[in-house]
Amino acid sequence: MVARPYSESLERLRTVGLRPTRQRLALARLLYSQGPRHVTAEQLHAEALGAGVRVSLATVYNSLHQFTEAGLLREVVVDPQRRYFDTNIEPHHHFFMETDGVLNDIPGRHITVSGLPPQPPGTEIERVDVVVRVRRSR
Amino acid sequence: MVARPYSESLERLRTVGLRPTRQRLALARLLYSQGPRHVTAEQLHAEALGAGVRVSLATVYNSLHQFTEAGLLREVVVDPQRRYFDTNIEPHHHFFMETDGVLNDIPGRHITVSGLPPQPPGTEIERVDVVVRVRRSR
DNA sequence: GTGTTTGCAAAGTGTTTGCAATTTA
DNA sequence: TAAATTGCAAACACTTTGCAAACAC
Repeated sequence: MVARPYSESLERLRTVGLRPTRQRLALARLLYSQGPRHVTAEQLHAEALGAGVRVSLATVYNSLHQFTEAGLLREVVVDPQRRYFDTNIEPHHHFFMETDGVLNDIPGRHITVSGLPPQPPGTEIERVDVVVRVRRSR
Repeated sequence: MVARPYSESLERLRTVGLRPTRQRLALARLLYSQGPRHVTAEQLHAEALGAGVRVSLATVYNSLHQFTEAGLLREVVVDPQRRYFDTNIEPHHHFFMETDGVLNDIPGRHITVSGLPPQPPGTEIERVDVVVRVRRSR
């Protein structure tokens, strides 16, 4: 059974009510047809150009935000300079390799965070992010 | 027994081998004479000016980095746009109020993260950051 | 056709840098 | 007085925006 990335992307966009434009389709295909990924706007833009997809950086930014708002992506905050987007929207956590900026998923059910004190009064917990920062040894 | 913020700051800078200049002393005093704090460069700069300390934003940035490198501060990554610095250098975690950008400490010993898989091969764990993102309810 | 989306270039935000003038030891 | 530090303004990296042209329904 072979994946059908094109129609899957189409489906995905339709489901969340985003018009399946040429650019959004191409970006969705790049994002979702090769397993879980973490990308920055620049990376995805370069990748799109490399794949012969004509799309502007501004549109990549717009699309990443629209996808995120629609629940197709999740933003991961690990670097104060760059915005990372994650195609894995299940609850999970990350290894972050500071040296080369690469993210690795840690499946959500592997990790338990216990002993959390009550959140500040008048607030509700939106989510708990665990980031394990690692460096190349030696 | 009253704190002596001036000489304490002097001590602190001397200990880590940073010349106690007027600007660094003033910034250290602002940072350390009122309990644990989380600041951005802009915030600290505004605060310094408000307190009548003449210091440039560039020097605030430089000092924050020098303090961090010297182990007097720790950077907290919670926002892809801003760099936060934390005067609490003990192992601990954070509540982050996304709406107003305010950080709250969670003492380190309260929290346990269990079930971490082995880190990626060839890397060593530098630290584990837990960020609990909260929003004002209602 | 009508409203949405795109792409460009310009503007914006937060941070860093180069270098002459100043300050510290 | 020699070396470190400061402050300014310019440069920077990344992201967002305004708006006319192109596109989807």
